Amino acid sequence: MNTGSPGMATSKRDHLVDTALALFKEHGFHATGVDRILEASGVARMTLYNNFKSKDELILAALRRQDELFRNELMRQVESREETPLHRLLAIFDVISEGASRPGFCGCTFINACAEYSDLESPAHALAGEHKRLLNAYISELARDAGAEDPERIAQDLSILIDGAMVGAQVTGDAGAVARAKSIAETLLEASLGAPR
Amino acid sequence: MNTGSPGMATSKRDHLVDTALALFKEHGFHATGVDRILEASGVARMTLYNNFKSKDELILAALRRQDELFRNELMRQVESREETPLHRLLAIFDVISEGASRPGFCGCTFINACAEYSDLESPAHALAGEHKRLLNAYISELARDAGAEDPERIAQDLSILIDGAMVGAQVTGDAGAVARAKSIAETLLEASLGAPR
DNA sequence: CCCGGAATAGACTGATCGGTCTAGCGATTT
DNA sequence: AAATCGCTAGACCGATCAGTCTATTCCGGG
Repeated sequence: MNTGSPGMATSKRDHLVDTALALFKEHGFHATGVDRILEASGVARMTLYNNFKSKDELILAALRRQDELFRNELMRQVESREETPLHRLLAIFDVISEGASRPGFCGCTFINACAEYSDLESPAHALAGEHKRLLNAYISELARDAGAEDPERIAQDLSILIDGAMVGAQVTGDAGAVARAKSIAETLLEASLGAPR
Repeated sequence: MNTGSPGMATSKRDHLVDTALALFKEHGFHATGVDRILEASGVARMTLYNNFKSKDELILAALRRQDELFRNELMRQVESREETPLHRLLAIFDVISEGASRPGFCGCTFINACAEYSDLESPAHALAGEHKRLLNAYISELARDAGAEDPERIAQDLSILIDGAMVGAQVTGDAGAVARAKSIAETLLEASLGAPR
């Protein structure tokens, strides 16, 4: 029986999602076979198919987990580091830079998902769009709190910088692009809000 | 016998690369089977394996073709549209915007390749790095001709914007991000070189 | 203590994967 | 006319794919 707290999924299910997410990140979605996930998780085949209708459903669950993990951790870090909305906008790049510097960084999981599922209607691609939209909303909120005239425009601009930074770090294996992106963001915010401090 | 002009590869080989490239762009590398390429190209199985040692080699050939096509077309368009280096830097975004607006646009093929081949040592990933490096060199050259103090920094900044723009267009299916990226580029170039025109 | 649900190992399916091999066709060259 | 070449169709290989089924074991609650 499920002994977890109310609303908490079975431990086996969580473990499956975590393992699958790690493998999907490193090797991609098509290249990661069900057998590999089972071997890495040490879970029986039927346990997977009792918890998920198909591999595709497991992929979606893994993407939802990644969205939750990434956004939660980003907001937590950003808010613990800086107090003012303006500095928090810039702190986003510091958090991402540290993530991109960690060994095993494989770029943005959602960008990678769109690479493998190009169809805009594909559930995986749609989920990636939703993730970017939610991240954009967070940035927009910070920009609004910072007194920006057009927080939506700021959010879109910073989103472009973030995506470009993650791709730059992924392709070169060096997080230097994230630092450059932050510098550009400083220029943009300065132009919109006046010099920070 | 090969009746083409000197240095020209067999027509069948070219056709194979073109077909494979189109399929890789749309469906990805792992998801595109050899059978699909053969069916789409109407070429016999052994013709593929007489021209390429393996599917991996065909993938590399397709990526090399894409690098050649993309950079050649970009430079051709940019140079036919604008005369001054500064305006040419900005024209890059117009050309990319048009590409991203075309139906069937699936993002940057090299970013997508890095998504499927995360290992930095992987030939496909390395080729993507080389492509970005060559594009960066072109931008740097334009920036130098435009009289930039630090053309390398400009090139890296514009590269981040380009990558971010392509990802934005890919995820949302809307080329609006490319226009925003151009606007950011204008701001950056203005700050480095003074107002254009 | 015993029952029921969850998890297990592992055989099994049909399809597809990348890649090899063979036999023959058609045109070109000598 | 014979030999050579690129190309063809299609059988075939072992491996792997996602997914199903069965039979067994484990464990917590009544």
